[in-house]
Parts: sequence; structure tokens; C-alpha cells
Amino acid sequence: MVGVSIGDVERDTGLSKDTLRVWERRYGFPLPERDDNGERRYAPDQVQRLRLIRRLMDAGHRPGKLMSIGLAELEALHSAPLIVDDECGRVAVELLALARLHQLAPLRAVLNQTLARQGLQRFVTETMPTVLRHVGEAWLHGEIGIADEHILTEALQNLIRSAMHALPTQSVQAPVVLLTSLPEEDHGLGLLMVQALLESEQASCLPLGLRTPLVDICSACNVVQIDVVGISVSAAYPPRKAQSALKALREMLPTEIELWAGGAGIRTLTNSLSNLYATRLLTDISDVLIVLENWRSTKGAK
Amino acid sequence: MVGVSIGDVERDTGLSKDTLRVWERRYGFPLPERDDNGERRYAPDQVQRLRLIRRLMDAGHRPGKLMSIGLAELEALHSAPLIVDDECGRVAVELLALARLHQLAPLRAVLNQTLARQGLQRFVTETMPTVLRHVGEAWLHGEIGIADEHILTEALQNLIRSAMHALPTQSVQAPVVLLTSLPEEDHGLGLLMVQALLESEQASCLPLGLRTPLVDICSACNVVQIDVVGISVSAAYPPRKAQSALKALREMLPTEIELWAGGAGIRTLTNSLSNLYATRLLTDISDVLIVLENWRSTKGAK
DNA sequence: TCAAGCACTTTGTCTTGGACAAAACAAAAA
DNA sequence: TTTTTGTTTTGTCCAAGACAAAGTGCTTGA
Repeated sequence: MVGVSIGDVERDTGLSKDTLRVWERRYGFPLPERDDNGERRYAPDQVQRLRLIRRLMDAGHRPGKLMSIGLAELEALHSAPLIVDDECGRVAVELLALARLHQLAPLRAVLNQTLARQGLQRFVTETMPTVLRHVGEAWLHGEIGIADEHILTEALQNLIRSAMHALPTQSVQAPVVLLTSLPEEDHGLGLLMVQALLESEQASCLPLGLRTPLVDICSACNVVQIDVVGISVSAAYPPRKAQSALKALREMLPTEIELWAGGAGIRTLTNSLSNLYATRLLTDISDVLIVLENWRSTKGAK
Repeated sequence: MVGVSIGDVERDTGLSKDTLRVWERRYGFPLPERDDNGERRYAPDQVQRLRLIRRLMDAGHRPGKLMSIGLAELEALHSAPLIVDDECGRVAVELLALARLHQLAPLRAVLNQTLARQGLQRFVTETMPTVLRHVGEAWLHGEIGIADEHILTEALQNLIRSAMHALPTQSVQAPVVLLTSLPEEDHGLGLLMVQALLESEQASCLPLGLRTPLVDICSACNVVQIDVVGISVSAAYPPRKAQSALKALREMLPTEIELWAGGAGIRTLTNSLSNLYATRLLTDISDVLIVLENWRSTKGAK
């Protein structure tokens, strides 16, 4: 029997069984075959299309619109085309090719060279975002497998971690930044990048991992001295939820602790939050360095 | 309104909404309150109990039995009590205490000291399993939060990664071991431990990350020279699925490639699989070193 | 005494169609 | 502009039934 079950599609795309069924009822898509037992069997190209739809929804599109248009239009909705003719773009293309060939040693060599040439800060703020975008696009179009993606992100992670390890260790320096993501938020690489930037400027980080409940964040601030709470919000996070969560967190935190929120999920809600007391929204990874500088010139002096 | 929704419980415990509803129908547990809209609201202690039940099911118990017995009996089913009066146990207790206090620097210091005293192999095969067991138990009984757990596992991961990084780099050595887990399998720390052991014996690893589809594993073997495929199976993985997946994988792989399967999920199905050609089941992390030695004395010679 | 086959029980997943609240949008008022 | 209000869209939840796959245990045959 061809095709996969509704449970498999749920795991693969992150769309719940309920959602898949209600879409079928309302929009007529996806419309899977049925097996002998009357159960849904989704063909591979339907799953592929669902992945694309999911991605576009994370970027802010709404399902009702997406269902009615053709595949070509779907692909066209991808806004910014990839740039391949600058340094970062060339490196990204090369890394992708090596990952697909599973050439671990050359891959690491290229990474090490690039890092050495650019330095940690430029590597994290320029090359890594480019590489990650290329990876995402390639995966979306089925050009690379999950395994290839893992090889590359694993190598990147190792590189950053060992680079941080090699930084000159000083005694605890201000500010102390607590780093984590909101509950139900799973994207961790961005946090690691922020940590690398902060530690390269001799700030101290307390990485709490992902999905930390708000109360745990606050209790951590009571247990240990914290100057700043940094929160990463991915594009996939529902903007409304992000807004209310950040607002609630701001109210729970002592006023002397700043709140920095960053990540792709921040761009859509800059307005109403930025007026909150002691809250900084970082729309680009390099903003980390700016707000850090800013913090030191005001608070650090006292 | 007190309590959490059925969707929250699904995320927290990993038990599907369907399962939670059918349990309520059949066994009368969990029996949540209802809100104004007639929807289920689970009290915290019910969720806590569901976590415990989930854990025991992963250990091989069946839901029908577990539902009918009291809380005391449930706790009693936990077989091996924690040992705290050997070296590893004392270290584990100390690390847990530091993690709860968010004392990052002392935590890293203790880890570094322990690693230096024991060496990488003993650390990975003895201390780490003990620490991880303590963490799991403490979390189960609500003694530590998610954040504390993250602090500890993050520190452990960093330690192992940097220790591997510090190993003498040689040219590619046999065997080349592909490391990954089955689809739907998320526990990654075990794979990292295996990688550390292998690299400490100068074997080469190709870590493909988690959840690699079987076809991707095979295609990786075609792209690059592989001697052994290593698969990690956690206790939470359904034994039946693990068995069929491993069998299918064995048939898809070339006969000259060995298949090593390890992890807590292996113990329940040793019989029917171990007769397969070129398949090794590792019931303990230290078995890695044994089968590696074994491989080298036979295949390595040729 | 042990392995294989067969029946029985348990258990998780899937089905339908309706309902509703929360989120997103659009338009009007402050 | 920002805030409020009304309207549409959209995801989640409910019920009870069905069924196949997994697990258990008994029986048969070597």
C-alpha cells in the first residue's frame, strides 16, 4: 500500500491529525487515498507540499489562501532569493556540497579556515545565517536529506562550542545573561550563536536550554545574580503567543533586569512590545553586540 | 480555571490525545475535571502520575495493570534503588545540588576534575550513566525543574565534546562507524557517549544525528566507506518497532557492514535478533569497547 | 524440555461531524 | 496614529465506535 498514515504526516510536518482532517473537510486539501480499512494514505508529493505550506505559514501566510493556489505560486511566495556570489554564499554552497558527500574531514577543514579568516563574531553574524538559510531552502526543495542537514549543523555546533571553549576565561564579568527559549520553542542553534557573541565580549552566560517555563526563568533570577534575560523566538512561534508570553515575563521579572528578545519570530511584533520598560527587541543577530555595548555604557558604569 | 488541557498533557507526557481519552473510557483514569465548555482539565498531580506511568510503561509494564494500583505500589515498581555511597553516586549527588543552585562555574570544575581523575572512558561508562539516572529520578519526583536538568546535560555535553576535540587527531582509522538513531527516536546523549568511546580508541565516527530514515542510512553507506552502522534505541522506543526496523535495516545493508545496536531499548529483545548475520546487540555502554576490540581482531587484520 | 502454532485479550490509532473559542483581519471611532 | 468593535478564519476538542497490531498464554508437536 503506497503512502503514509495520518500519524506519520503529523510527525513529519508538525500539523496535528485534527488539523489535517479539518483542512481536508474545509479546503479539499490534502485529499489522501484510503486503504482497505478506510484510513487515509498520504502520497509523498502531498506530504512534500504540506511541508512547503507549513513553512510558508511560519512566514506569516494563512492556510485559506495557500490551499487555493498552485504549486508554482507557492514556490514563488518565497521572498528573498539566495545570494551566492559573495563570500558567505560561496562558503555556504561549498559546505552544502561537502555535507551531501559526507566528507566530514574536508567539511571541518573549510569551517575551521573560514572561522580563522573571519573571526568568531563575523562568522556568527554573517556566515552562519547564510549557511542556515541555504540549508533550509535545500531541505525544502528535497535537494538534501535530513542526514546531510544533521552533518552540517552538528559540525557547526561543534565548531562554535570549541571556539567558545578556547576563549580566554576570565572571572565573572557583567552582564550575566540568562539565555533560553519560551515553552514549546525548539530552535536552539540561535541561542548558541548569541552565547558565542556574548562570550566573545566577555559577558557571562547562563544557558538554560530550551522550553523553560516562565516561572523557572524567574526563580533562576532569584537563585543567582542575573542582569539580563535573553529569549529566542523562532519564526515558527505564533506571534500572538510570543507577545503575551514576553509581556508576562516582563511583569514577573524585577525591573532592574533587562529583557532582550531576538530571533526571526520577533520581526512581526516590534511595535507594541518595544515600549515596555527595559525591553530590547533584536531583529538581527548582530544587534546583540549593540545592546551589549549599550548596556555597558549605562548600567555597567554604576 | 485550574488544570491544563489535553493538548498540554500530550506535549508533557508524550501520550496522545486519543490514548488519554481511551484510557479514561476504559480504565477510569485519568479522570479530569471539565471546564465551562465541557473540556478536560487535568490537575497537576494527575499529570505527575501520568509521567510516572509513562516511565513504567517504557520499562515494560502494561497500562491495564498500572491503572488499577495505588501510588505507593507504582513507586515500588521502580526496581533498582539509587546507589549513593560509591564514587559515581557521590559525584552525581554533588552535581545535582550544584545544578539546582545554578552554580555553573563550580559545576564545570567538578566535571573537569572528575574527568581528569577517571579518564574519558571510565567517565563515560560509569559516571555518566549514574548521573543521568539520578537526574531522571529527581525529575520524576519533581525534585528538580527542567531548567536544572538542562544546565546539567548541557555541561555534560560540552565536557564530552571538548574532550573529544582534545583527542589526538589521526588520519582516518578503521573501523568507520556511522552513528544515528531510528526514526521517531530522540535521545541523543547516548550516541554522543558512544562516539566518545569510539574516538578515544581512534575509530572514526560519522554521526548522522537523530531520526535518520533507513534509506538515508543506506545511501550514506554508498556515498562513503562505512564499516559499521551503530544504532541507539532508548527504553521509550516500542520494542516491536525496534525489532522490525533493525531487521529491515540489516537486510538493506551490504553484508560486509556490521550492525551494532545499543541502548536501554535493546534489553527486551535480545533473542530473535542476535542470530542475524553480522549484528551485535550492546546491552551496556561498555560493550562498545568489547565489540570494537572484537571487530579489529577479526576484520581489521585482513 | 523446548520451539512453534493458534486463540484470546489488551491496547493504540483511526474514523465521523459537530461545536466553539481564540486568533487574525478589517473597518470604524477616538 | 492608536484603540475599539465586529466579522471571518482557523485550530482544538468532543463522542462512541471500529479494527488491526501487539502482547499473552495455552496447546501441540518434536
